[in-house]
Amino acid sequence: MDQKTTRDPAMTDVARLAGVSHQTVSRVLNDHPNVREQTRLRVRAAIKELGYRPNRAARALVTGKTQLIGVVAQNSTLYGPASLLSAFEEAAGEAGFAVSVGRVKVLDRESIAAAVERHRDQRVAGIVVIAPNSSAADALADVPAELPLVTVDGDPERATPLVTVDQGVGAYDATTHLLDAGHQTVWHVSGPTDWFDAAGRVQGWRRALELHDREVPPVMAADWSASSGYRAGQMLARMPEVTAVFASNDHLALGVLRAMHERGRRVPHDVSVVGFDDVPEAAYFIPPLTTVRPDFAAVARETLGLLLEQVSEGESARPRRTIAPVLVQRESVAPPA
Amino acid sequence: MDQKTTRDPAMTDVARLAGVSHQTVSRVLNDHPNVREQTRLRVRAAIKELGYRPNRAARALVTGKTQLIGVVAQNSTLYGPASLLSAFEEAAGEAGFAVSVGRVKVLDRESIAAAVERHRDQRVAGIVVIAPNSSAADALADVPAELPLVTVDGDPERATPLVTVDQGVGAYDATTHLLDAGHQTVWHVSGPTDWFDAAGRVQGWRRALELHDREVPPVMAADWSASSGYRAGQMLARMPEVTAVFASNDHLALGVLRAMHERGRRVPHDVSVVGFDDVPEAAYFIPPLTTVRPDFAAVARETLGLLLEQVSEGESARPRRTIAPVLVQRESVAPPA
DNA sequence: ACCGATGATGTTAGCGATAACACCCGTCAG
DNA sequence: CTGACGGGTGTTATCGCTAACATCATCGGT
Repeated sequence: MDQKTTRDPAMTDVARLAGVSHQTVSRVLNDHPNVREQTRLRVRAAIKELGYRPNRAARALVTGKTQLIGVVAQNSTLYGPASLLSAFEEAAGEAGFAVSVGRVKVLDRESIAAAVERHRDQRVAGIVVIAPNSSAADALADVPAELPLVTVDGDPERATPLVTVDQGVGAYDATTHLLDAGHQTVWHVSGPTDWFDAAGRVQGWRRALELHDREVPPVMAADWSASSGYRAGQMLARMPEVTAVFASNDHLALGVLRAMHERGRRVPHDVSVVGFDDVPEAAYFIPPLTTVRPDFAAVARETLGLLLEQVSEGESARPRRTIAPVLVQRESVAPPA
Repeated sequence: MDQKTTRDPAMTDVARLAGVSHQTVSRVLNDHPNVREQTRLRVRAAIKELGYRPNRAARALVTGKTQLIGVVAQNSTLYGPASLLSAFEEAAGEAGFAVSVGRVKVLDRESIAAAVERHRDQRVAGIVVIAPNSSAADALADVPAELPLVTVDGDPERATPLVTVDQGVGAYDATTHLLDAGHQTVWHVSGPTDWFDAAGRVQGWRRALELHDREVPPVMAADWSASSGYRAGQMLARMPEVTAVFASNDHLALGVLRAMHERGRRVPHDVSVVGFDDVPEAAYFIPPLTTVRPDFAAVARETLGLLLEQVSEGESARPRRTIAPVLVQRESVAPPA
């Protein structure tokens, strides 16, 4: 009578319709071998007819496991983290896992610990933490060892399973590309120094210069914003000896481009610039930006793989994966004047 | 003995330690009134001592409700949707809800229906669909009426509860701002025509021109990319009568800026440009971009509010909320030469 | 001093699945 | 012919919680 009150069909309803016990329905659902083919078909038909959908809460209650993965990420729209998250959600979805995202305003120990706790409340099967700076990495010490955990963009020195873009290689390639174009040396506008990504890029840049026996100019420290890139660019633009700049991300590069433009220094004629990230609009900067493209989808896949290994096997043998980025050449690099 | 096997404490463990029944523990947890203060404190102490955390699966099983909200969003890093999502996750987290994100590669009916089904499998309390174009909006017809649903950036003509930025007002303000600067008329580079956001902005732009009795130039249709903005810009740059352009988002505007630059048309001296979104780097375009800033956090809050109203009260009285954006003036607008 | 109302607590019965075990029935080796 | 074996199925217990009802003391009103 009352349509609203009729509850969703449960396993016993399917069993009754198919003329079997609910346990047999459960067996069909979980692909147990010992079910006669004919029975299996009958149960499948009943499931379909009733529009039955298994109750995950009930399953989770008895098995003690969920199909949920928790992700802790900063509440920012920085291109890198956002791309990573999006790619991870897609990968996890395809593998049949739901992803619960816990956003954190600042990457301090307390906030991250709280987000991790919320995920544990939900009894997630595992956790992914996008922990790009040291305070975030420190917070991971609080995570209990029995909870499967993978860190992305985290501390390379730490023992936790980690997936990350190979910042060093990307920065090395970018710098070498500028040297190959004929520049004496390359200046660097760095991201925040407590970010591992930024630190890795600084190292790759320095290694490239040292390997080619070039002078290593002082690092221009900035945050990730176009605004700070602009400020760094204003200083660089005033120094005539600066002919090549490697910026730690594309938005910093954008700020540098604007500073150069305002100062009348043409890019790439007077100064060459390389960025990092390959944001979609980088090809439409003035001029189109040569940059380094990380493969976020690959990072996401590896992250999921590493996590699922831990979920099923306990411990993983190779707890570290690095994804090499690719240099994308556009029009912001030229030989020095 | 075996530490690994010791299971998490359950309600009965807390009850035993506190010397009460498990039901009393449940009452304390759910803030039922009829519990003596002293008992309450004793239970709280026991909870803390054991590190007890309620099992959500068990609760969901008996109540038939979860504290999970499903979000369906496209797998893109477009600034608007990404900001919205991030803001929503934060708002929901603060309200004690977990957010499960289902990413969809393309916004067609089938993909969205599948994503909604996955969320229903999880027995989410409600669903938010970021449905910015008509195919996405069509897919919502498949969502069963009893499932609380809020659409964001969806079809204004449809009856589903909807929260959206007031595109019309934003576009109207942008256009009027250009007219007020002295321009005869304003050209428009539009986003994809099947997106409601884009359509709303076209309408606002047209309304402003008509209200001021100006000629309405043909719409330059594009997608959201800097690349397509560049192509549209190349055409506009060739027409000397074009002195003011309103682009449907900041990346389109970026493409327009580059096209103008290449053609030797100075912004804002020869041509004024206004964008939409206020992406963080817009202040560092060449020149800094005047644009329209939507309040994504407000959209997120309203969305959550509308959804929770439906969850608790069944139906909502005011199923439509619109958030007015704000014009941000920078340096890309000037009187015509 | 008795009664019903009220507050504080305990007891019992599920929610919907899986796990463990029991059972029935053929088949096949001895 | 019999008993061990194993495939196919059913029965029962259980996960951790909340809902509903039961119980018992306390208390104010007549």
